[in-house]
Amino acid sequence: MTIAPNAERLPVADLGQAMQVLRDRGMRISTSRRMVLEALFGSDQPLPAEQLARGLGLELTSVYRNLEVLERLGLVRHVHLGHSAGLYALVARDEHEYLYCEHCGSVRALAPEELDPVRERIHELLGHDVRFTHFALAGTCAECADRADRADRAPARSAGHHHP
Amino acid sequence: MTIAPNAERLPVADLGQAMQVLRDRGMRISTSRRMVLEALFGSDQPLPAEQLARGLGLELTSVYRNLEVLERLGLVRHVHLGHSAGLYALVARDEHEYLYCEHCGSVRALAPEELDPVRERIHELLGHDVRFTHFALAGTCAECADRADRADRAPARSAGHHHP
DNA sequence: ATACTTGCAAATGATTTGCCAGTGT
DNA sequence: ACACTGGCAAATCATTTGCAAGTAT
Repeated sequence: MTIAPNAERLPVADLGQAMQVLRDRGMRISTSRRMVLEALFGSDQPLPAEQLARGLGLELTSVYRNLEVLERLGLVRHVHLGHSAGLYALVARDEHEYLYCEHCGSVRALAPEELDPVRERIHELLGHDVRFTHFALAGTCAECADRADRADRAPARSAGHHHP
Repeated sequence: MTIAPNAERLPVADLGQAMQVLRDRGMRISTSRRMVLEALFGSDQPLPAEQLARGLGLELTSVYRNLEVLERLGLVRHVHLGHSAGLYALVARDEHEYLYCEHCGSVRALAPEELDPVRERIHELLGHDVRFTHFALAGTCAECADRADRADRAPARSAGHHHP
């Protein structure tokens, strides 16, 4: 229940440092665990557990268990785009927040500062500290909004649906 | 794949109007469907399907199927607070967006306008139209932020974790 | 030697699907 | 009558758990 004791903002820039964190916390460095870590250090985007398991030839269960440990130590995190499976990444490699378009499925990664003004606005309006790191911001991207707009003002083809 | 054809912003203030929408769309008004609708009109907060089923003595499957129909017609919507089950409500009765505290689980309902400035900010910064209606905004409420703050500056009890 | 880890099977929770009998319109 | 619905069992998807056997330290 205690919230991630330490390791929160340590750099952990490479595999060696990650393994050191593991040792310090008394966790072992098994082959599968190292493989998961290497795969994450080798990817520039968050990956689903299933893809890690398939790609590394590991049992899915084991991947989940390792990700859980790494997440508990603050080395790994995961995001959800809509309802789909969690996507896992190294905290050190992916501090992005995501914009997800519910219409076309497009995903846009944002540097954390990009949403700072938004977070501040919410904090001053409501007193809450929000995080967009666990669930992506969902909505409609500019392109889809345009498309909908165009379709809307086009001559109604089927049963009419007009703005009043 | 087409997005909710019409009924999007009709009032639908009572059971009668909801039933009319169903008729207009060629859907039947079975006993279970009416019961689900009545239960939703009778509640001032979003409910999980399971609670509807239990409360009405209906098969869970049937409740889900009815909610799906009602949602497709734009009469009902659902929200998720974190990972938990969807909470269903009449669009006409609940246009709130939610703030969810991941630490204490508290939920705060917001009138849609309360987040309008936030939505505008995001739109001008990033061009996206975001909705906070499907996934609640997650983060830390003012109380929990305070508590964490206090604990943080209190004399470290166990293994020390200090700000650098 | 002693935990921590794995593999594999089985359980979980939320939601969906198949299928056939039942019923609104 | 006919298409839409309900009941019930079984499937799905992502993730977790139990337990015996394996292995890092």
